Amino acid sequence: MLSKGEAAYLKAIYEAKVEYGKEVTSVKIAGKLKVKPPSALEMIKKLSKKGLVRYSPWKEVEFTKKGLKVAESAIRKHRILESCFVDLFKLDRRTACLEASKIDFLISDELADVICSVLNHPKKCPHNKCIPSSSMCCGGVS
Amino acid sequence: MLSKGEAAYLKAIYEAKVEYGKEVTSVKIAGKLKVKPPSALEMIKKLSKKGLVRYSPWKEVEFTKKGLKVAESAIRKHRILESCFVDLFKLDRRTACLEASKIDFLISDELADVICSVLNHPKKCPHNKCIPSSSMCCGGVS
DNA sequence: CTTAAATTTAGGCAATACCTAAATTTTAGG
DNA sequence: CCTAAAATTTAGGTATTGCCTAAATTTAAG
Repeated sequence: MLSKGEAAYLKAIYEAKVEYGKEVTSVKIAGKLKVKPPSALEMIKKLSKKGLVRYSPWKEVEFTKKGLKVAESAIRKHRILESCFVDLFKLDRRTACLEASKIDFLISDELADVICSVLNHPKKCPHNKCIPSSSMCCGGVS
Repeated sequence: MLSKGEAAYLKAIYEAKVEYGKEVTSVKIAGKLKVKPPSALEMIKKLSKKGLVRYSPWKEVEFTKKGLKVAESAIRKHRILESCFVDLFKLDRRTACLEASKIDFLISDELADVICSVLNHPKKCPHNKCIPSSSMCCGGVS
């Protein structure tokens, strides 16, 4: 299970790196998450020790295969929740994002999948970003 | 904002005391939450310092007016989420309870209220326990 | 090649929440 | 009533999470 911080960092790395293709360094992540560089570095080391990212001093941060999967799952949960809050509960996007951020790291993959099904397997979140798919929640076109 | 622990203790005290009318002592709460008595006592002191319960050694724990409201809100969030998970997402009651417990202390009163509205202001949770009402979410019969 | 900027290391702090062992208070038996 | 056992509280510790400042190190620019 990821802690709140671990999930936040994985999501930030994913967005910066995978979505925007930027070179990710501990300092950039620090900026994105509004913490000081040593705080970000500490977490990146922790993620590295857990086998989720590769890191060595003065180099870029990279996901491991496992880390990418975990990050995708974290992003997926966040965006599924956002979609749920906007589509089902009629929250505005900003509130939906805030509420989702508070809980996305705690819900199970299974819950994310059932919400996804109820929402008819949306491809995009309310911010029009892609929702990573789940192997357990195909939602393929029939 | 309540921590996970604070919310858990308030809910446990509420269920024991308000619902079942039992005398609540730190040791009984410890049993209910499966922690050792000193752990429960420490939290009860913390809640007392926050003005949510009244407590003195060898006496019963009692809610303050404010504490009762906060406990009701905590219970309400848990049961609304359970109802949501069962009614909307078709989880079984046990899973719904587990998932709800992971996040109920984090969601806002406002989110609980909008979910409550979507569910048509249920009076009971899936375990048939009463869902405390919210002053902001009347749901009165029209 | 030297100095300024960026990054990392070292060491600390605060909050959360649990525990064991020892002291204290209550309660029950004689 | 008084002692011994049981219940409860106090004292002091541990682990985790996640942030920070200040100092050292490495890189990069003039």
